[in-house]
Amino acid sequence: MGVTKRFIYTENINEIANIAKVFAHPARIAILKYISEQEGCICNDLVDEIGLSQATISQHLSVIGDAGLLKGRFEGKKKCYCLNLERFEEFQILLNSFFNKTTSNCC
Amino acid sequence: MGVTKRFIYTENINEIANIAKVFAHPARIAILKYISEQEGCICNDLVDEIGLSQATISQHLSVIGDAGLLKGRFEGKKKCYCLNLERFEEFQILLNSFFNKTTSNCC
DNA sequence: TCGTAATATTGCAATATTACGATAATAAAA
DNA sequence: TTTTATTATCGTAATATTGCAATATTACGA
Repeated sequence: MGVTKRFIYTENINEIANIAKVFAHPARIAILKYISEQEGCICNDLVDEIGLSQATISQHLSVIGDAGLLKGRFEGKKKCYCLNLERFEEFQILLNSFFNKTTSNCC
Repeated sequence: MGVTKRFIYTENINEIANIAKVFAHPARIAILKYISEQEGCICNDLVDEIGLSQATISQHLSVIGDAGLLKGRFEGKKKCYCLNLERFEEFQILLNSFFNKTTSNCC
């Protein structure tokens, strides 16, 4: 019990859910927002900016990254991140394709 | 430990996270998709359609409803649901306003 | 090489989510 | 009223998530 039954859904549905999970935590939205405002950033800034421990921020960054929403590269010791806008748009298009069909209401 | 520190984020950020949480489970996306295709539906249909127990479907419906994404009313014994498109668009606009600023990339 | 700065990983405690059987509540039909 | 159909709620087991301290890893500079 208690396990999400992914196998009963289509691939598209599972993918939307996976990306949405990234946005389902305020820390990750705050991180994305900050990065989007900087065009490039440094992870340690995020610790100061957001107010969670370095371990927690790093963990959130990897969740965001695993979903494909970040591009990042090392510049020496530091890691520079930016949004993967293509992936972000993909998500928006997927969402739209699901729910922008209905225009009329029943209630 | 283990509790999301909502108080360190802005209201907007917490709201996006709350709505995104609805989409963060494939069952809820499947439910929304099905409802959007029917323009109105009946909860028991969802049990057959999706393949989860009635209790679980009902629980998911209340999560979606609490986030304001559903309109529903009783028609006799049955409950008729439809999407609250206004709320859905609100979510999309919120998302866009956060991330559609950055056009250039750093990586 | 050694020390330091930056990031990642591990392990764990606290909490949240998911799923379902059992049961309650409600409204129509018999 | 009793039965039946439909939805909601409760209790609980299994699993997932969140957050952090401690530790590991990586890359640079002295």
